[in-house]
Amino acid sequence: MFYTFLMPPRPQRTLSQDIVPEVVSAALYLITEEGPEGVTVRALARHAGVAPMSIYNHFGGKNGVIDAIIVEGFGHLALFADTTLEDPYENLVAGSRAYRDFALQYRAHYTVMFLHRFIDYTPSRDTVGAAFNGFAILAGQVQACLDAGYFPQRQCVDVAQQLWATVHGYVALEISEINFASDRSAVFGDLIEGLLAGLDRR
Amino acid sequence: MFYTFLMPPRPQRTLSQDIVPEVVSAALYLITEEGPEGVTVRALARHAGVAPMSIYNHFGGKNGVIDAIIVEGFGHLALFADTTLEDPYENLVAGSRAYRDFALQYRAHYTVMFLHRFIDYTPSRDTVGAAFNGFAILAGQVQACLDAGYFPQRQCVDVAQQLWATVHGYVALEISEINFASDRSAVFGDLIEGLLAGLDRR
DNA sequence: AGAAAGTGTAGAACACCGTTCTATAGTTGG
DNA sequence: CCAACTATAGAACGGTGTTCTACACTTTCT
Repeated sequence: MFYTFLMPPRPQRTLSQDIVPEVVSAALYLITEEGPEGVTVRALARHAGVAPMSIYNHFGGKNGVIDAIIVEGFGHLALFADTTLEDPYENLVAGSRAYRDFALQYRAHYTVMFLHRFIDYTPSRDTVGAAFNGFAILAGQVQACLDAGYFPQRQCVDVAQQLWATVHGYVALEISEINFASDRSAVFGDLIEGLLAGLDRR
Repeated sequence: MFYTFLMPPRPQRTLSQDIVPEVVSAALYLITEEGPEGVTVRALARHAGVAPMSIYNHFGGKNGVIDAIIVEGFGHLALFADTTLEDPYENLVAGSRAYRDFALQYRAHYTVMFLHRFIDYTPSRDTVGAAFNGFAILAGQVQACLDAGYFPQRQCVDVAQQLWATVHGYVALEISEINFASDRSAVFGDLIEGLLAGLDRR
């Protein structure tokens, strides 16, 4: 009764505005430590210090947490990969390196975005929009190259698909620890420059 | 008592030698129809017409079924990708196309092998051996190119990793229905030829 | 032919999962 | 200070992988 002002400031139940970031943070922790299958509603609630019901009140269920992570991931990816170098060709190389940097730095996000399929998960409208925005950034960088005369006789969407597939494939195997390259970063750079040079041959 | 010889030949319980192929077949069906998460011990037993306990008696559990599919998949992949054209460069192109053909034709196998991680699954000794054998085939084809003077200044393992990453990335996005290319097969061929030409530039 | 050994089956049980529902208790705004 | 809101605890439902037990069918040996 007397020393109430010395009590910890945290109330007996989590504040509403703290629940969403706490749960997302817990999800990323669980993915990193136990893999995507470690993300369960009960484990999320336990690690976030909230009640399981909060997952449903604030996210509409487990898949809502997945959606939040994917949208957040595409936000980070856009910040990384939307490079603005003058030379469009060098910009494409820089963007590819930035994509890999994002994937390695935000492995949990990248896993949820591209490497793991959760049960009964179907992306929300926001998630689809964020994904299309990401592909649009890549397509814009490729189009700038086409406008500058690179990649003759090729369509923008095809080159974008080829580059994305290559970068994703390398990163996917790297994150899955299936990589035997002598120098992972150098071999990646060599791969991108080799691919772009090959697609630009005339 | 009298017409016993007219009874259906199938005994009341599944013959031992039929259980393994029946269960593997049921697993591939479930992956194709319902995705990897549709593979449950009870569903496997139901579709294979066996008792759930048979999964444990013959495979040691659900992960044993996964192992069997992966080993079978690497066997098929070896048959596809171990091409033997005279020109080592053209052989690498043919092998890459065969890899994609395998992935598209055996989507369930490919999904289990490279696209989905099952809970608590760790590959058996046989599975690891089959995987290394697969990478060895690719490395051998690359080495033949190096011996013939292709890909100067490059290491065999690096080129193999680059080519595998590219092929896997394209196929992974294609199977995941994330492919915007105008002509999927042609764009894939163009990708491989472009990459190899780029890695071979001097 | 008949008994013994081997093995596939059925079913219950355990702890876990996502999800829904209820009643309670803490927080906040009028 | 009371009413509206909302986070919480807990039970409940049908699923999951896995283990165990009792039983019935096959096969094999004598």
